[in-house]
Amino acid sequence: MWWHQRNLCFRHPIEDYSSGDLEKEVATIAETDESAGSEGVIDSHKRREILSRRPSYRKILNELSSDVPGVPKIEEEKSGEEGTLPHITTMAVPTSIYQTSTGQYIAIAQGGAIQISNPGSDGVQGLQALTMTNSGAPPPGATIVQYAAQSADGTQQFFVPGSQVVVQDEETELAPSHMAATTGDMPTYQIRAPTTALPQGVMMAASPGSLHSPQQLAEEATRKRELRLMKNREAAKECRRRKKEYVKCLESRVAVLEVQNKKLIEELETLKDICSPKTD
DNA sequence: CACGAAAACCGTCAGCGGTT
DNA sequence: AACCGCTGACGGTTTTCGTG
Repeated sequence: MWWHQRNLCFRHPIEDYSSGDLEKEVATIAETDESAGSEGVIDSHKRREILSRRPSYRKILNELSSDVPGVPKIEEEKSGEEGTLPHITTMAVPTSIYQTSTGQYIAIAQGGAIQISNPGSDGVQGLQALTMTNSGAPPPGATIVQYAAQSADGTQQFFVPGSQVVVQDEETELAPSHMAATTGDMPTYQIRAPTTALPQGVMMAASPGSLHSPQQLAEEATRKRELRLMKNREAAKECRRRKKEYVKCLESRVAVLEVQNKKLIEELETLKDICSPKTD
């Protein structure tokens, strides 16, 4: 049922409301209803073919957005692996570039300088300061990485070279993310050599060396799986976000159509009165 | 306030279509 | 064929809300 409606919506983008072309819109709606009614005629194979072509929410919403002014479009994702990192153009040649779970890019220059850039922001504004300390409390071999989390949830995951992992400190990890955001507490991360079991969401960067032993192969398989799960996790989040946006868009359209329907009914009644005056 | 139901959210898996 | 992204389905967890 859901896909049925979705496909209808996709195949029959309703015209621009701002044009005020009500006749066109009503015709479109009528056409939609008609096609819905004739669906029973389609043989099962064809129907399955149609229903299986599931346009993404981004496509659907962009269709709607192009018709309805004021509805923001979902930007087309640039293929992240295209190699050109946005907003990192004038820095020293980095030795490593990593991407966080929230899409930010972290570049570690040869001098140890670290830059974070947001793909969604413009130019230098996307860069965030990041401080590193190696002295004091941290356990041997650990590097404290602190930065001001920009995202609301404040959770970040890093890729770090040299078979190291980034682990969020327990204090900030356990505290509710919104508290950290509102109190200004900076989440603290440690770069460590991986222990036996990786915490959820923490990935180990693959060293580009060759993998020989069964243990290494198993680790590689595990790493690939973790990477796939992480990507799918993010994809699921994004998919749900689009779906919610899509549903909101539909709801707003329902509200608009109800108002217009009401106006049309009133207009029809007025015309009826004009065309058939009382004979009394 | 305690409790249970409902709603919302999340991670994972499976399957599909598109791309290389 | 392998890989990848998208999304429905499922089950678990968390949050919200109504009731006693």
